[in-house]
Amino acid sequence: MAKKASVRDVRRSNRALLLRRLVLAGETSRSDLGAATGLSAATVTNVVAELIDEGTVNETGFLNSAGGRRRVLLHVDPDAAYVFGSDVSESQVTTCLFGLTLTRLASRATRFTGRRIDPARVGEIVAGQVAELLAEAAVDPARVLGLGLGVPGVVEHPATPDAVVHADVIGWDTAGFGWLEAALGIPVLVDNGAKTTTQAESWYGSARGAEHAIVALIGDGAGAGIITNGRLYRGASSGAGEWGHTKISLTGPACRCGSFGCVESIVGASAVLRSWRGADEFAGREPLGVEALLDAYRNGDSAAVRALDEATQHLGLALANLVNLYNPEKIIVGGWFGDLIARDRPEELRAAVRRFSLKQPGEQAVVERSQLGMDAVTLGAATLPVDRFIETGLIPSTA
Amino acid sequence: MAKKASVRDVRRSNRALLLRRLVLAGETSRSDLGAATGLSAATVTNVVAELIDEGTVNETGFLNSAGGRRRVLLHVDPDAAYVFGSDVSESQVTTCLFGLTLTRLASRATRFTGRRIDPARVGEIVAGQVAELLAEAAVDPARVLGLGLGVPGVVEHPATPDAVVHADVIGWDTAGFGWLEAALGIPVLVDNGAKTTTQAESWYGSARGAEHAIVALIGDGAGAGIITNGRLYRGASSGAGEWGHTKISLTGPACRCGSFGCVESIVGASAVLRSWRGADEFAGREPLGVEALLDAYRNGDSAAVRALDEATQHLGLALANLVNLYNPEKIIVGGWFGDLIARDRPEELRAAVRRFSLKQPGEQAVVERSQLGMDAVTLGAATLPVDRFIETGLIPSTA
DNA sequence: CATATATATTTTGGACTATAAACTAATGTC
DNA sequence: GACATTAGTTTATAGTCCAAAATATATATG
Repeated sequence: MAKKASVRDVRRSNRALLLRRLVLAGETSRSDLGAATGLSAATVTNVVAELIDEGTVNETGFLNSAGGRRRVLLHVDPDAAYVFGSDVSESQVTTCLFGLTLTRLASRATRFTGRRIDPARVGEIVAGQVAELLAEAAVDPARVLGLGLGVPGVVEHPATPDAVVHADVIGWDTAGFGWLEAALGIPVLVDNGAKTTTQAESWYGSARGAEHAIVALIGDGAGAGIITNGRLYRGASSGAGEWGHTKISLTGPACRCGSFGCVESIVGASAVLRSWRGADEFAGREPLGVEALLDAYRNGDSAAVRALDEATQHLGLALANLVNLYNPEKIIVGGWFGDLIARDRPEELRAAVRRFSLKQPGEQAVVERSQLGMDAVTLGAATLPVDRFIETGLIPSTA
Repeated sequence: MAKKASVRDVRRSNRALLLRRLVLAGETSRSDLGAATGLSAATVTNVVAELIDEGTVNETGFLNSAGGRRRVLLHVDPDAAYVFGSDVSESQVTTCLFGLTLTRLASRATRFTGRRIDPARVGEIVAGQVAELLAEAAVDPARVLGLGLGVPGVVEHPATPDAVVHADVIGWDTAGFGWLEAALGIPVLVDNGAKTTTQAESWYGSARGAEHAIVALIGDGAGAGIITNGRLYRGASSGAGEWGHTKISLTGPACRCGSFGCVESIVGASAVLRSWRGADEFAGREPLGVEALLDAYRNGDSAAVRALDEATQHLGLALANLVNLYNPEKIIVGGWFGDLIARDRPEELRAAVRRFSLKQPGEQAVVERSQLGMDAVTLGAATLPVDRFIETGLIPSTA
């Protein structure tokens, strides 16, 4: 149901509209803001004055005029607030410190020795990294907006600090990070890593400006994020968009999620390698295996050609299901394995998507390569607290 | 992107909130409205006064009190406006006249002799039915909000009068109904039949009150509608939610859409009958065939048991994909064949959905039978103009 | 039956909003 | 230097919700 609205909501919404544009555009002027948002010049003046008073925005010079008063340059003060973004993967935890404009200021990575790391240990590592980065950058903790955490697995209610994380794949059942928030003294927002990457692509990557887009990430596994009406789609309790474990085969191979026929178990790198060699020859060193596969493919090895052709067709089919269900303007293909397919066989992939989707949505969907690299997870995670700041306007110290 | 907001939007949004509740609740009071929406008593008084002035709402008596001033009964005047809803199927066109409260006042149905009816002919039939119903009910055409049209196939931009309809299945390529709007002199809103049914289930059926729900309709074919944040999900250009033609098999049987492995071609009634008998024995009279199948099943016929078991599993898998992607609170299963499965084998279906979906979203999704019958298409179609009236507040004569 | 109590609704006054229109500021052109 | 042009600010106004006070109308109770 829609919620009741009041005049205050109007201001919050328009302030968010302007601040979002200020953050994303980097540098603008009041008249640009008015033209871009449709708000009257008076309102722009009013809201911008508020943002300048707060210290969020600065006037930093003038734009040359071609007849008429010069426009005053506005930009978000990168030191007005700071934010952390963490990428928790199966073998490594990376945390970066960003300014309010989401420029990366510093970074820390910690690799694991064994597998099956538990949530508490991850929390400790992140807390340590945050402390180190704070010291290194000499940042006032009171100016930190929060920490965004991109994790593998399904995350319920990422807006709440004590989000419940289900990640059977790496052995977490239901882990919460509320204690981490208490320990760090800053807000912690948790979300699925594919979703944070999607957020990054939506703010700064190939999905920029798209109202309806899909970001499909294929590595060893497969995940996706869905942008709907310009925003990340999360469903009833945020566990939406779990494309990697939708089924595209009634009989297919077993998946590590316990089921079978999942997209991940058919188009993921290890699955494709297995179908090429018929055995788990490259277990644990899939990137090497994929290099070998691509070499063989380029040399015309018939098994390699068949394996890659099939992988492309199956990926196209799995993406076509998303096209039929979400009718996106754009599909961004990424992840280390997905990126290779999108780079080396873009036309085959496009054709496969069109082939398996309905005519109308299929023709409307543009398939593109991801623009952001592996850093997208931390960047996207960092957008979570920034997004909340933009929407609610909570000043760090009062958050 | 979010749009700019102004104080007027606040009123429009709150007015819509109250009017929607008035339409759906049937009968309420000002204090109920305040409690339900969170709006202050003053605002409720204010907005309700406006609605009464307009003639949309009436005061119709009092509610007995148990100490304190009596509540004044409010309800939407069913004769304040009228609306038509049409169901265009492959063999029949049905149009009903409704009051503003969506009570069915009169109805007309026209069957086709041959197959492949063209859009122009459908428009003519609908126009004739509308004229007859107007005369029969002696309704002032100026008080008609519009006509909602539920059609098979993909509909682009159903909000615009000249929506483009793609319905390969019944031989329409791109048909528009803008001319019908001109001919009738009332707004025409077109949408896919599964989507209008979903809207009906959301307003008056099993999905009532659910913020995130899926309505899956399985007859001879299969279609679905998706409710997200309390509203029907339509994607970039409305062609979203085409579940019936998502693929769940890499090799599966050919589908009438030209592809293969589609949900529709695996769990649709004719597909199941074919898998039971191994041939198209019941083509054109599938309902009879399904009766025979159910009889055989109850008598323990092993082929029938296997066919129905498989159909239930496959339907569960196809629904599980939606569960993973949309994380709904509820799944409503309907359509004449889907309803039989949901009626006769509810537990098997629930188990199959859980089995093929991820743990967290799978446990949250409740599987239920549809409550509305075949009339849901016309009812849902009629909600389209009513919904627009609620949101925009356009009076019929000025629309 | 007078009074107290309870609930529903309306009236009043205040706090906020956006915006149109008038106004000020600063630049380039002729 | 007069004028046109563009940017931004100030002012006046209309519209919004809401808290609080006022009013209306019930039941309960001695």
